[in-house]
Amino acid sequence: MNQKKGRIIFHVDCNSFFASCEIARQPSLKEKAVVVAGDPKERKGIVLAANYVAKQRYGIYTTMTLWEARKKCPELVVLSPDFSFYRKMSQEVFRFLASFSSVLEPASIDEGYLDMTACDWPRPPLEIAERIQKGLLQTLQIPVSIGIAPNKFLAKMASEMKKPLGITVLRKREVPVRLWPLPVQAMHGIGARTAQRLSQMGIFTIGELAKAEMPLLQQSFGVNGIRLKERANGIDDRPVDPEARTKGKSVGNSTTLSQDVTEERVLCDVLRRLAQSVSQRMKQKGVVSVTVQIMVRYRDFQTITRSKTWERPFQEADEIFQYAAYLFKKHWNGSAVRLLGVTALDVFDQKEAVKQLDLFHFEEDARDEALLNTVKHLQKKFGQNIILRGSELFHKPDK
DNA sequence: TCTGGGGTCCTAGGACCC
DNA sequence: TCTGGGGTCCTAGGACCC
Repeated sequence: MNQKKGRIIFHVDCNSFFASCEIARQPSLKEKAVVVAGDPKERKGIVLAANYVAKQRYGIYTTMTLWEARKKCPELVVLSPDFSFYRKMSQEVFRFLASFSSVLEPASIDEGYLDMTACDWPRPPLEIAERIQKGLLQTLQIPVSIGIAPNKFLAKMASEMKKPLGITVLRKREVPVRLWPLPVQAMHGIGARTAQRLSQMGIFTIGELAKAEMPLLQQSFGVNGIRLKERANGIDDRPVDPEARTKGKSVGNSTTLSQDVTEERVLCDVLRRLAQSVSQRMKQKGVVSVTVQIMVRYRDFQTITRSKTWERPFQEADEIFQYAAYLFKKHWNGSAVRLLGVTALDVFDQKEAVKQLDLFHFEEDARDEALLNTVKHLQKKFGQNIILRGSELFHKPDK
């Protein structure tokens, strides 16, 4: 019997990551209630991350308005977000994880998957997980929860089960007991919208989803329906792909303005700033792109995105700004703007771009050559009245 | 005192080509 | 003189996640 060997997948999830980063560089905050939040004067006053003192003692949670959070805890420590610092800390976390398995897939700034199947560590997985957890806490002061399971989905569900500083093993045979009683919203991949649509179909728990009729699910949710049912049954064949993130798909920045703005000049200045920041991050990553996308959110929260693909790869702030401003002027309806965003979509490696650029030039040359041949051919046929001006053909009539 | 900022993935329609 | 079918690229938007 040639049975496929089960995999051992870890999902490592940093607890309250932004808040933990701040406490790592300012340990005196550890026992206090701490949140990272935007400036309410600039209409960004919502909680981005709360440490466990804030969460457990005061019932503060992510996305709560700062105003509400302060009502629950007047002595709350409020810090402004420092995204570049969090990105640096994230790199440190992944560098540490990489020493345990080369099959490592960062899934976001603060979580990642490790495939431990091929690792010949002399210790059982649970002990390795403990070493990872202790190591990250000691060297970086970052608390993590770890899920251990035979696939990514179950590992993710497992890491959610005990926070902070939890380690949870979830075996496939435990799915009926440990997952099926949970409401569908608890499932990774099901949000408010899908949960509502499922409830209209009479499906409220993961167990009900696991046993739901396939044609019904497929009809309502397409391929996603099939996937959801598989996941509910603990099935997930996705590999841990170390490349998945390095070929990062887009680089963008957006900002909510302090107040709604109608002046084109001011909005263009914002676009310029965003373009600069996107360009800087693209250079850090060593990537280029051919597609710019802008996002405009109006006062009433209606949000549009507009994008355009250009011929040549770009990376410079000036080019990005030009493209963004072009899109903005073309599509802005003139009413008050709340948020602006600029994103380089489908980024790819700079080295690839050189190749593409060569190809571009080659094609341009080839085009010219073909054109010249055509001209010669036509001249042979119609005489010298056929002329080439720029890249266009003209027929000069006889006088 | 409404609703941040960073993303990914999927769908669907239209253009365009063969 | 009435129009198929498949493939790919581009664009816009929705759902979801942290």
